Formats: sequence, C-alpha cells, structure tokens
Amino acid sequence: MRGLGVAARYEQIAGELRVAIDRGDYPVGGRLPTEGELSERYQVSRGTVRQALAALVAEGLLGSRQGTRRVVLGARRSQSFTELRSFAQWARAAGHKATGSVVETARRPASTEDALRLQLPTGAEVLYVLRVRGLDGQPALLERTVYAGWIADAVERIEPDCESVTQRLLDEVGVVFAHGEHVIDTLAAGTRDAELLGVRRGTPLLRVRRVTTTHAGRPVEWSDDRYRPGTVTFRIHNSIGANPLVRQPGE
Amino acid sequence: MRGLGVAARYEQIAGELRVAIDRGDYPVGGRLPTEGELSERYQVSRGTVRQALAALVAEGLLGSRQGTRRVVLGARRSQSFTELRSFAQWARAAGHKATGSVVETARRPASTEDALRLQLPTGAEVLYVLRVRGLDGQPALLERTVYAGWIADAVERIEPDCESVTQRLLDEVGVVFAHGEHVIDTLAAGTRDAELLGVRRGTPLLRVRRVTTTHAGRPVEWSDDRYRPGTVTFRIHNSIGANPLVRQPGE
DNA sequence: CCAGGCAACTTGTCCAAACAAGATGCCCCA
DNA sequence: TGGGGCATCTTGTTTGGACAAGTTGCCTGG
Repeated sequence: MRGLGVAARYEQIAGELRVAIDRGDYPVGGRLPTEGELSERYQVSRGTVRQALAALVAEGLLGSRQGTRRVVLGARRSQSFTELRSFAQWARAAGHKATGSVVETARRPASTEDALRLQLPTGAEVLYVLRVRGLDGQPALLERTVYAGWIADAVERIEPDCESVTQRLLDEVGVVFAHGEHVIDTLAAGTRDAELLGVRRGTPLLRVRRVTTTHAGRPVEWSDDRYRPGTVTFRIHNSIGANPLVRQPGE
Repeated sequence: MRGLGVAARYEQIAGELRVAIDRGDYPVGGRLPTEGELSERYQVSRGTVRQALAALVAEGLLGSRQGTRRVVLGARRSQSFTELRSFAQWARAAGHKATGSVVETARRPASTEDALRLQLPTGAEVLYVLRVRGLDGQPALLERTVYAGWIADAVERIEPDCESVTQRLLDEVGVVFAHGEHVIDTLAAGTRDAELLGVRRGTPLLRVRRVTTTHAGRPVEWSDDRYRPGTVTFRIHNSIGANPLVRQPGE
C-alpha cells in the first residue's frame, strides 16, 4: 500500500494542514473546513481526515468540540521526540548554535539508582558520560547520562560530535528511542555544578531527569540535566481529551 | 446512544484495562491480548478496541508496535500532565491534604503582560488573586492568578476556600477549562516570595506560568505559580507520537 | 548445524455507512 | 420584544470489511 519511506496518507494530510496553518491560510482563532470538505478536497474518506485532525489536536494546534468546526489555536507548538532528546538538534532547529564537550566518561558498575532506573541488576556495567553543553557560546546545560551496558559499545563507537546519536543507534543496533519519562524540579547549584556552568554556588538550576526506553519499554539511558536559569525553559501543552485517536479501523 | 454521564464504550474499556493493569492482571513487561481477543471479550468491533488502546498508549501505559502484541510499560503514572487539574484536585487524588488562603485580591486594569497573555486590550479590567497553598500543612506554592474581566464576577462570587474553582466555573458559567499551556523555569526567591513561603531569600523556586483557555482558545486566566523545592515535582511522558513537552530558549 | 525463506500472527491504514449528540441560528408564537 | 423550539450543520461513536506491513518462529534445504 505504501512504498518505502512514504508516510501514511493521514500523515501527509496532517503535514499539509500544518503548513497551511503556519502560512496563515487558516488564521489563528479561525475555523477549519469541515471534515466533509476536507475529505472531498483530499479525496479520502472522512475517517482518514479524522486521523489527520486527531494528530493536530494532540499537538495542541487545533481545538475540537462536538457540534462546531475545529478551531485553530495557534502556530506550531510541538517538536519531534528526537528534538527533545537531542540538545544539538533542538538548538539547530531553533536557530541557535550549540556547542558541547565531554568532561568525563567512564565505565563503571551500576549504582543502586542506575540499576533502578535502567532496570538492571546492581553492579551491571554501565557507561557514564558527563557533558557540558553551550548555547550561543554560553554554558547552558550540565548533562550526566548513564547508558545501559548492552548499548555502551555502540555509543562509544560514535564520534563525540555526531549530530544524531539517535539515528546512529538505529542504524547500527536497531534501537528506537520511543518513550521518555521526564521529571522536572529545581535545586541550588553545588560547587562542581557552579564551576562547570560558570555560575555562583547556590544559583537555582532547573533539573530534568529523564529515562528513555524502546518501544518495548526497555530502558536505554537515563540522564540528569541541569540547566542554567534563563537559557532554556520547558513548555507543556495539555487539553482535555487530546488523545491521538486512531479511528475507522476494524476487524 | 449514550445516556447522560455515561462514557463512550471505548472509554469504559480503556478504564477497565487501566484497572486491570494496576491490579497486575497484565504484569509490567508482559503483553496484552490481541485486538481480536479484546474485541470478542468486550463484544465490540476492533475499531472500538483500538480507540481504547490508543488512549492508553498516549498515556504511556502501553507500548505499541506493528507486528507484535502491545506491551505493558508500567502501572499508573500518577500526576502526569495528561490531565488538566487544579492543585486541589491533584492533591486530593494523590492522597495529600491541600490547604489554601487568599492573601490579596484586587481588580485592576490589565498590565501589558496581562493583556498579552489573556488577549485583552491593555487597560481592560482584570481580577488579580494571590494565594498561598499548602500541602500537608506546609506552605508549598505561591499562586498569582489573573482572571479575564468577563469571568471576574463569577470568580469573586466563589467563597475563598472553595476546593475546586474550576468545577464551580463550569457549573455556574459553563466555562470549560479545555487547554493549558505551561512554561516551566526556575528563579531565586525574592523577599516577598521567601516571606510567604517560609524559606530563605535566594532559595530556588520552581516557576510554572500557565495560560488556560476554553475550547475555542479564548484565554480565561493566567497564573504564575512558584513552588517550594522538594514539595512538588512535575512528570511528563513523551513518546514518538505524542509530545506534550517541548523545550524552548529562555527569553 | 545453520541460514534462508515461508507461513501465521498481529498491528497499521483505509474505506463506506449509519446514527448520536452538541451547537447555532432562524422562525414562530406568546 | 423575548423566549422556546425546531431544522440544520458538524463532530463524536461504532460497525464491518479489506489489505499492507512488521514480527516471529518453524521448517526445510544446503
């Protein structure tokens, strides 16, 4: 039905609508055409149109409500999952210049915390990497990442300035990063943190702890990222009933 | 097809599966029955089962991948951002006791920032409320909320110790809080903040700025919430498919 | 014994159709 | 003039069917 690399029809339609909204064809606050009109325009069934629209609703681009046409809520909001994982890719996409240097790297037995988060037996080998990352020339982020042992070899083989670690791991080991669980809080910079980020001790830092897993829920890495205040913020969009629903299927 | 207050069939099924997973019927790491089995068990079509499963995948409870049965990723992820809930509702659901007191309230003309966030003309009247909220007896949160003028009367009629302002506004004015946009960063406690929260000046605070809108994208209120460190963290689940969390450059 | 390929299984995509239910404006009647 | 009710429009829910595409294990041939 679909050739290689060709997105599903509903993805194409979602993409076209995204572009049209960005371009202003459907102004913010305005209303989208009805499902019927769209399905005729794109020559697909109403179900396929609904899949496309459901994706945009999940992104927060559209508001949806039974009885009236969908509302355009705003311009593009969502980034790809990859962009959230990769600081370098995110920065480039946002038009900033990212720098980065590895401060420390070590193979070591998993601590209790490592074992817990990566679902490994205590003492299993893990790869620890400490990086300082900069944004537009200023240190912005301290990144402590722990990779599970079964992927450590592949990670070490990758050159440090590789743009997309994700892509490389997919190509070489076939690992897909599919889920991320993020916990956000704040803490005061300790001596080491302060030194590496070039701030005073006690400066508030934004901390994001993240566990990334495969499709099957197998943890691949976990990371403790500490952001210098003012450099980066996080944004969350939610809505009641914004589930990326898949319609029209059947048995 | 559905009586009043009766959820859609796929919602019911999603609910039953959620409970079953919590109960351990489908152990974490294990696999769910096939769509076919579930559709037979619940006597619905495969499409309806798929809608239920899609909701659980979006919540991060399940992993999904073409070709194999769905994987149970974890038990209920409490307090994520997937639901749009007030502090009081959240606290109660999490088994904590929330307290709250209004420190200050005023009607005033909209500042530039108010006007921008609430999409009002500068100078339009808004209602400003400063609350201190506690969790299990300790001050946890400083909440500065600005309500749009068109809803200010209804808000003022609500008694200060009302548990859920959200619910009351729905009942009385029919206003639905449908979308939330949250921006998270950190800052040091100022003199006033420190005093009200009972912490030392300079303590790192987690700040969440939030704009809540109706279905149609009309802003209802915006709020600047500052959390005492250690009392609350935020958890967000992302996946290829649904990215409620994004990163953005600071100012 | 191992590798390649095939078959069975399972999820993903798409279509066509029907009815339920919320929203909205218009018209008519009091 | 004002309000209630109805017609109409639009999205929400559900069904049934068909085929594509990814996964996995078995089985066969070298």
